[in-house]
Amino acid sequence: MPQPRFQRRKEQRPAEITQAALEAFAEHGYAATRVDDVAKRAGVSKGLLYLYFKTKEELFKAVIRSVVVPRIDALKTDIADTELSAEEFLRGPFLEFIKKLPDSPARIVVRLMLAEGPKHPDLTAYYCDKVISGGLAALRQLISRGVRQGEFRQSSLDEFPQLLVAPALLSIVWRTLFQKHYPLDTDKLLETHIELILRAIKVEQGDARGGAM
Amino acid sequence: MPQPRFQRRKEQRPAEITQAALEAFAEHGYAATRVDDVAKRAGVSKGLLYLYFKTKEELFKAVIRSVVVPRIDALKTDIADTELSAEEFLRGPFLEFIKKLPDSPARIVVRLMLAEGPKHPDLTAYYCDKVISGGLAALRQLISRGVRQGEFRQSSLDEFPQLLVAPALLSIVWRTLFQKHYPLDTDKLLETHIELILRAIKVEQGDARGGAM
DNA sequence: ATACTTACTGACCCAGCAGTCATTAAGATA
DNA sequence: TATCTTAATGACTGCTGGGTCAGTAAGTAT
Repeated sequence: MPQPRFQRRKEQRPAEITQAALEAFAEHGYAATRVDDVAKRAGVSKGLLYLYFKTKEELFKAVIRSVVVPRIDALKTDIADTELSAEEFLRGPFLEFIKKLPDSPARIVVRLMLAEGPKHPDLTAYYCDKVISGGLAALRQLISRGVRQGEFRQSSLDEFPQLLVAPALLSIVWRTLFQKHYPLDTDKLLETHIELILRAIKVEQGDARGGAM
Repeated sequence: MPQPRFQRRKEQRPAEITQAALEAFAEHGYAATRVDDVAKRAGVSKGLLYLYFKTKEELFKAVIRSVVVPRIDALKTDIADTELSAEEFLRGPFLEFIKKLPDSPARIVVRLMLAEGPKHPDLTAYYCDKVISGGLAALRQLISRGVRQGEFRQSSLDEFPQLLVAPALLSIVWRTLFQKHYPLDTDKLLETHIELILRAIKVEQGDARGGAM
């Protein structure tokens, strides 16, 4: 019997299971996903899954956390560490960041959060704390830096940094629902958005308005 | 026995039931709502509900349709009939329209569509047809009119009229998830958005850039 | 009044699925 | 190689909730 029926891999199991769950949730949503199916995808029995996660709900929360934390941390350190001017950062790393969102697990998280969030107040609070306030603070900081250094004029945008990411949210929703029926070049949409925002908030030179980039 | 146990009201029942379903779905989402609960809210037995709607899924579709159609029709005729300039329209009726969205049944529909849409391709197609292409065409028309009449410069916005409504979508999502933890003045956010967009696309006068409005 | 149609009821059925637990075997220890 | 710990299994259970249908009574026609 050289083929063991299973291996014991205490360490890797949780990550494997949340990964499998993410895929399953992506396909069917939370409610319609059977715990059994998640277990199968992870190559594991249902019993084992319940050894690592008390309930389906706990599993759900773990999935959200596993996706959310690394992503937002990346953006935050990016903004803090950059040498670029605010405008360059928006056109460069920030644009790249939001371009990636519609194809990343973020898409799934948005769908899951919107569908299930209201039933899990503690999870929503956690999400608010990790993603929303952290992310917004970082963006606000970026904008104020732009203002301070004379790139941007004073505008209400630093009150509503959400406006910078709204089109990314739209792209995510579009991809989830309409892409097949009604294709949309989300990359170009996001480029256009950054273009418009910059045009709206940049301090005007006395000279030409010409087509910088 | 002057109290009849029920009345026969063939005509009104469907509307009463979809209304009740909308409320129930708003509270618990689709999957977690029991048909029995919808029936109770409508003051009706579960059996009767199944007389008017073949399955829970049919009921769901009927709910979406009942909300979506009137709303989008309103916007379309507004845009077609208006005497206002494009800028005035954006600042006036359009802003009003998107301000109303986050508190309207649209919020519920967005949540439901995102959660359940992928499981109901025909419904998504219907939604695309009624809401998306209709709405976008109307907006595109508004923008081109602005360009044609020399109010707006040529920009990529008429390729991506979605950008006009993205912040409304964000407001809807915010209201659904974060409003309690992290309040947001969505009206002001939307005003700021229109302000920024106009600043970005308006043709510049030779004279001052001053604070029109 | 009487007979008739059908909107409406509510007890029932049963599939599907979250969660359990007695048992098994991987692999560490000595 | 024998012993022990615990990661892992999978058959089982109980319940929730979608969907049914035999029966009831509201309204209508005569």
